[in-house]
Amino acid sequence: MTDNKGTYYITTPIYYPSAGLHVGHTYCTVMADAMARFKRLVGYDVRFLTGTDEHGQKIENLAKAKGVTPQEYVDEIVGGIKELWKTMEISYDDFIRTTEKRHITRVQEIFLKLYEKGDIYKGEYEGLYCTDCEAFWTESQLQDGKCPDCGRAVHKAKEPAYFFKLSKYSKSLLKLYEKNPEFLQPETRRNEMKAFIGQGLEDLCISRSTFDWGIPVPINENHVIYVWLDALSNYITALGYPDDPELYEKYWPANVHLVGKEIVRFHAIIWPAMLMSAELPLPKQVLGHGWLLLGGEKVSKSKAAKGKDVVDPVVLIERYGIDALKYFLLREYTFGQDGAFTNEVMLKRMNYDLANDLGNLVSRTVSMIEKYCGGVVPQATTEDDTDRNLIEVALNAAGKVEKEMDKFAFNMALEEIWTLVRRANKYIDEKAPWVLAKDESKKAELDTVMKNLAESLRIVSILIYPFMHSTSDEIRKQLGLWYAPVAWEDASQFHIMYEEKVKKGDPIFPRIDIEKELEELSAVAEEIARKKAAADTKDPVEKALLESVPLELKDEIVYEDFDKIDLRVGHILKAEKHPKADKLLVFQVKMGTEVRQVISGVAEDFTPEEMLGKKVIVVANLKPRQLRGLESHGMLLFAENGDRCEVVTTDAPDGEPVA
RNA sequence: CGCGGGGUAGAGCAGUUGGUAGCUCGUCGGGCUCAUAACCCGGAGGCCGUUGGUUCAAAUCCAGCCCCCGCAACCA
Repeated sequence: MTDNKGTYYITTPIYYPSAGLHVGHTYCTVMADAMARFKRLVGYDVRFLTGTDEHGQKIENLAKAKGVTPQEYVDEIVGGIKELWKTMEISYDDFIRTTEKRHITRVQEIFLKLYEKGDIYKGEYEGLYCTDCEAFWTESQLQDGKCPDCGRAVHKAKEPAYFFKLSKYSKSLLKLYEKNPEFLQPETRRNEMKAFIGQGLEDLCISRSTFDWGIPVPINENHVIYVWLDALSNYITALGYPDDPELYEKYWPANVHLVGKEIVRFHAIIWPAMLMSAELPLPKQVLGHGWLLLGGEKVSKSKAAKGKDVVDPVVLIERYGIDALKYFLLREYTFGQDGAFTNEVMLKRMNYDLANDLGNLVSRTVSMIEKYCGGVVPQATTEDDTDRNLIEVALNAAGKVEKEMDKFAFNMALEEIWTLVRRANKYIDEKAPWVLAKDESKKAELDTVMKNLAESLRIVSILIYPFMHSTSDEIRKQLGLWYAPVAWEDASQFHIMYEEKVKKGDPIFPRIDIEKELEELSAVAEEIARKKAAADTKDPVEKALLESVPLELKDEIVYEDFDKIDLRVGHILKAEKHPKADKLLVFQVKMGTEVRQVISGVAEDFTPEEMLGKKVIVVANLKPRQLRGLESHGMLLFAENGDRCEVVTTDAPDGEPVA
């Protein structure tokens, strides 16, 4: 770790655990994680907070539908979310749940603080109410004017509620944006907020009495605190405010609240207003990122033909690894803007940048050092313009990455790193080491080339560390640098390696067969969609159909094949054990006019007595066959039932054909 | 006239203190053989949505128009 540059407090939104998370959710957390890791690496004392927002009517209803308590319901989903963050190697320092005691008591204190300030008053909330769901909806939430949950009609209703005097802070907020344009980025969001405030802020309803799943209002047990006062407070309750202020005093105000563009409003208007009311410092910055557009959006026919996209991060991680997914999310999209997510665009990124450029560079470099230098990083004793150019690009990279990271331009930061990767690939071509290797007198130059490549990759391994630490470790392992901790300032030094033993490993990013992979992903997506539909439907037949998995069968036959088999109804006149076999029973079967001998291997499942008189179905035109000395003229049909057999039987008259 | 964003090469995007239009992929041609059929070089392909204005000079500034998208008080 480098010298301490101060504290850095970064947060993600707290997620609402009403369902599993998809790639879009992970996008935000991956960005926060990369920034947290970057800041740690360059020497900040970082605190990275994420969590879950677990109260509200919706959770209460979902839990009821599932027949569990709200707490049980959220416990399960939050468990899954934490598991996901573990899989994604999210390096959060704290995970706050709004149902935790530490949060609940502190939110109540904050409520009281605003109340004492005179910013909370009792009024009446009027909204569109669905009696069956016991829920208020906003105009925009309705579907065809009906309740989005049950589809029934809604009506205007009123209930007593507490309000926060948001309107009081309109001017202070506008002044905040004016004086500190960096408070809210990107600019387009700021303009949106200014305009929004310009339309006139209404006071914010902060309590409800129509449901119970929430934090009780401390001055009135009939009400629970409603959404934002509860949720937004997490950023300081997690730091112990107000009763255990050690962390709070160290890390507050937050450097960055990273949020999706749809909740910028709450973070840039309600949250600062709350803090102003409580007379607490404001966060330094709210950043609104864009969305990944999943499916739906204007899918062109060519894309549709390629099949559906998989958006379950766990599936993607299983197939490509967490580093590839993180790289893709951070490299492909411009912060603040929406971007289309498709499997094709993802796989291309992974192949072109990771497999072809970086992976191949590592591979060819390590191979050549093994081949030309006995696997030991040599010293550089020569230097020409080409060498100097490579070194310059390598040494400038760290500064450029820092500059882009300051702007949260993850895509540009990675682009800067790849400028070095591409430069190194080009360097190999320019230097053509395989030519140098053929000329004994060029040995010094060859060594220089290998050394410069090793150093360049060493620098790359440092630069990518915040984004892909496992890949960084693997590269360093192959370069023989396993012993050296990753230190950011080493990215600004060129000649520091000395006689490391390199070791070629498996490709760090295997090349993907995109066509084939798209087809497989498409199949996976359909499978997921079917399972989801099956879980959602209540019709048992439809559920069965959706869950139906094709049987593994023998080769298909045509009707004519089947028609060759003559099945007949018969009944057993006589049954006895085969004298020379333990497993065989010998039957005399009457089929209409004919009686014949049929032998079956069911002595372990039936006694002769059990079989006597049974109606059976006989494969009547089967070629006769000797079984332990006795001739069998046909076969009886049995069905397997686990280890046992069941007789296939019928009530139809003897001798009749079966088809 | 609710607010906001956007229209740049076949696709996806970058590009505002105005000055020869750039990147990735695709495409065409060439090079190399160390490497994961990867890597490197070159070519073709754009009246920068449209109309008008400011200017010596406009993708960039201003105005009008057309088209797409987001938001509108619990979707990251």
